[in-house]
Amino acid sequence: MSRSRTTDRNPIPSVWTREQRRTDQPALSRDAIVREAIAMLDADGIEALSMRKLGARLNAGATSLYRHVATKDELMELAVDEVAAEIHVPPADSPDWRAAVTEAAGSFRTTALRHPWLTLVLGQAGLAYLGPNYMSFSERLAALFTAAGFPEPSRAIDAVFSYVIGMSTTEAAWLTTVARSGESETEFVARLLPTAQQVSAGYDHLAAAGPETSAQAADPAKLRDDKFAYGLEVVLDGLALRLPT
Amino acid sequence: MSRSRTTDRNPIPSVWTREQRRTDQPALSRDAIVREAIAMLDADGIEALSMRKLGARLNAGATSLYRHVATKDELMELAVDEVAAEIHVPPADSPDWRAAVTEAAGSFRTTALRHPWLTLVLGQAGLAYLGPNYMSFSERLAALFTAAGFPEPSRAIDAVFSYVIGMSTTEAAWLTTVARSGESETEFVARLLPTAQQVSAGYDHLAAAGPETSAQAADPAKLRDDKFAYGLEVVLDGLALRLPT
DNA sequence: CTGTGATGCGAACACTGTACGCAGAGCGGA
DNA sequence: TCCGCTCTGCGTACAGTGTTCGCATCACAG
Repeated sequence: MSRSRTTDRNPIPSVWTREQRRTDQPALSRDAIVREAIAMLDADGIEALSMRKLGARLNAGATSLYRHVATKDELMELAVDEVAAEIHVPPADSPDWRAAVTEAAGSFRTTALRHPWLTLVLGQAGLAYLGPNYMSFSERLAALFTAAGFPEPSRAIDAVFSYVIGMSTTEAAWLTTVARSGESETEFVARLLPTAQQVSAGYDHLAAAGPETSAQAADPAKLRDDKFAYGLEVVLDGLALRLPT
Repeated sequence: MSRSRTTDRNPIPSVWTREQRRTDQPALSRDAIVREAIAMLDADGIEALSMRKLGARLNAGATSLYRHVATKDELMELAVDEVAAEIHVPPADSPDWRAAVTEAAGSFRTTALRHPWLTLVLGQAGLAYLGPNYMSFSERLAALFTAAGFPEPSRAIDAVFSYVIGMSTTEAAWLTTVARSGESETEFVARLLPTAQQVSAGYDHLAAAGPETSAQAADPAKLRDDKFAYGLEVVLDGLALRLPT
């Protein structure tokens, strides 16, 4: 307190030495926080996101974030809703409802695979996702299925998207473990193949039914695409039977 | 060290005062640890399980557990496999494949709802669940679908169980938030209803398509049962079309 | 009686989410 | 020019986490 200003220990706190508020990252705002959180989640996975690390990336202290976000759970909720905006749902007056639903389902899947933490968070809270983007996603789905002529659109939506969520969750988990290995998916599959064959050797039907032949393992991404498309066709066929002629 | 034994400070460590190893909980074993972990997970949810609390419930220190289990993740893996034994899959020679698959799907669902943390853990790791019970579950599924005559049983299994997993995940998340409220599901729904109607009022098709009418909200558990059954029928219908006649 | 290997555990480390209270900045009014 | 007043950032602290390490204790083999 009585220390003379000029002999103060370095660094001297002063208006001139104090870092100017960065203009490219003008301030700590809720939007900036959510954006950076999504970037970290995408890059390093869900368990790598901590309030301290997030604060550091924004040139801020950890506790500063709590001025704009009540809690970490709320931050995750905001991140989910932000990402929900990426899901594309065709307009309700699309001529071909099957193509339109296929598009919406595929868009959900690619979004979930682009942000592999999405399904995890969705499975954790379930409710309370009443964010505007998620609501408008649901609304556009309802419009699409209603226009398609389903007498109970919400049941049809639940059927299709339970499938989509289940498949996307499984795929996202798989991609996460692949990413953790540091290898490409093809490399990882190749390294895993002998183990998989060995462990399933003791199970007759698994060995016979398994798709783990080396021929198919060459392009695992395409295999996943086909598998998703196949199941979706199954569900849509079943749904088509319930459409009033 | 040089302290005389009779004047040692209380409590005197002695063979006689030392607690006899409890016979009803004879020792710390891997099985006992997994069993107790499952009990805690079922009772208090996934975030309530910590190694220290688990140790305390077993009259043991937290770090003692690491003699029998390499890591907490491995413990969760063991818990998943233990619980996978509860899933019932009818024998492959069942006369009615639809009834058999419906039984297996329903058994998976009830197991997932009895242990609401199951879907969470499954979505987190995806791979690496090569435990004996989970493998035998998959094997019996493969046997069932093969016997039913599906040319690509693994694709059919993926289609059905992606749906089952997706629906179960959503339901488990819902039940978890209900449980956290301390109310019964019916009470919770009743309290939530005005909010749900208000928020969906701004969305035309959601308001029209939503099942949130007070009449149906009387028995939400039955509503969930019906919804699950409906979607499952849809998937099975679609699958039946692919069965060689 | 003497190792010897398995088992339990207290202390410690590097983290986590978050509550609290202080410091300073910007600003409207006297 | 100064006084409050609100808003924002942050250092400190607390209770809790998973896990490592080294020491003490035990049952049992030689």
